[in-house]
Amino acid sequence: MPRPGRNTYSDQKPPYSYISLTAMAIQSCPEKMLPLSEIYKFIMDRFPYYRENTQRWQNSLRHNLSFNDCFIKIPRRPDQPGKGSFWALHPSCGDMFENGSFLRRRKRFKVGSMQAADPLAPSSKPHDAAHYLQQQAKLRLSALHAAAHLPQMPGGYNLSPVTPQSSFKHPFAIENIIAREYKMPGGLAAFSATGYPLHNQLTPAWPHMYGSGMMDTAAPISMATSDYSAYGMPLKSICHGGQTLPAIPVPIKPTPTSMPGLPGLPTHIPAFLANSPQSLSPTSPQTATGQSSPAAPGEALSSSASHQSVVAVH
DNA sequence: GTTTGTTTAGGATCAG
DNA sequence: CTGATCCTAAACAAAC
Repeated sequence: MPRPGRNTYSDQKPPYSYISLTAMAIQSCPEKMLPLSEIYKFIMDRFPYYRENTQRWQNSLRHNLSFNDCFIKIPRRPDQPGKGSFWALHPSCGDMFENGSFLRRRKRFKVGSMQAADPLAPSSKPHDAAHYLQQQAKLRLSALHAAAHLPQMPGGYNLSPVTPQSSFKHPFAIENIIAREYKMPGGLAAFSATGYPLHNQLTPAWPHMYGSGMMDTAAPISMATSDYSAYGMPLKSICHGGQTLPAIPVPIKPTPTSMPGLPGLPTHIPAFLANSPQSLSPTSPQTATGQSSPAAPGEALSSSASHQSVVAVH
């Protein structure tokens, strides 16, 4: 089994599970939702290993998408023709990350289980979650536009009191993982809006990107390209060459109290958005988490909702 | 016909 | 050892 610790995964299987990879892809996208094909692209772009045997892993990945509750399907809008739906992470699966690390799953995610105390409705209803995400996406879009026009809000036009509180930036955290590849040459890709949602949680959540000042790797928003997919997303920037992606993954962790009524503006997001580009490939011989399991690397998303096992609750 | 999505099934590995 | 988690394969149905 491939273990982290090599220079790259060019020829080895990445230590991430499909769930992790999928989560990375989804979170790398500002809209926080991607169609299947984009998820494939993301993975193939980043991990050469997956440029082969596509039939095999893609089948597994699809299986994971539909089998795990942490992934929710968001229907395409009528005006957004295309195949398949968008896939997003369940709003409640965020806290299943272990410090945001994609190398290790903290706990499985099952709708309806855990977070019993979480008012978060979606947890009990996939539809709600999907709806919520759509709303969020829309808001993101709006926020993005606003940000685009208001490049630098002094104090931060933050809609939410988000602060880079994330003291801990796990090297395997999605932010890092993705950030590493997406060092935008010239800026944050902006994304259009062709219809689909954009930042909402993000904008406010990424003060360092949109206005708080610390955008080192990320530059000001700029319409990167004109390659928008049919979904209204900049394919190029998002899933290609990974050169123009803004991609700052944000653990979709709506905090237990932020969604009840689809407030649209999650209050805080564990902004452990690191800028440190580094870890797509775990370089240390040891799995960052100190884990040694040769093949247990990747799971960070706690999602894999249980397998066939009858998961508790439900 | 191809892609997407759902299900079922079996094997392997890891943690408790 | 057992249960949880992951991976892979495969059959099917539905949508494009």
